[in-house]
Amino acid sequence: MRIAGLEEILTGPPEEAAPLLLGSHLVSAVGGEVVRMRITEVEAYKGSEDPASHAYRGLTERNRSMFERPGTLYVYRSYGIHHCANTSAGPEGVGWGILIRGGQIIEGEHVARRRRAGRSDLADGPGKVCQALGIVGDHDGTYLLDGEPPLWLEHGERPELIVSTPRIGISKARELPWRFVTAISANA
DNA sequence: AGGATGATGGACT
DNA sequence: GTCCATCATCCTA
Repeated sequence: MRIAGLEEILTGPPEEAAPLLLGSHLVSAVGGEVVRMRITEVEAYKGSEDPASHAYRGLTERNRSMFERPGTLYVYRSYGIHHCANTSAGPEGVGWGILIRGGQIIEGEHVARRRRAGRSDLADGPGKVCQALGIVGDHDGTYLLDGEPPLWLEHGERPELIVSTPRIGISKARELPWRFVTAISANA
């Protein structure tokens, strides 16, 4: 059976695309240092239909990247301190996106660890993901499906077990089970 | 192991 | 002025 490509997956609605993104690799070559992360935790945000989405009230300068072609990176500053990364989803012109909340570093761990100030929790949170991969505001708008630096997505092995839960850290639309998680292989 | 809190920038009422 | 799609640290047990 044929495995759908990332572009095909990301063109769909985010609550369907998000779980299919689990197991894929987000690769960074920021600063010439390669860090590869297997995505293990994501959340769907569905634009004008979703009060918790940054795109709920339509296109703005900040959320522009979510309206661009699927696979465009949307980076925003969170609480004035951290950065968080999404990939846009759905057809161009629609403000849907998928927040990359967590992953497992499978290449370039020493680089990630240095960026994380020597800590061992490298990428178990959206702000930590950006720190580990060196993602900053300048990367907003990067197209992730061309396999080119500084950042790109690659197909990975689809996980066997996926759990969905309510989204984390939001105050609106808490009932929607649009957070999707899969286990990371046992290690500390 | 879990709850509270400060840091800090930008979007929005 | 208020509200965050967060993280690290500092408590209380």
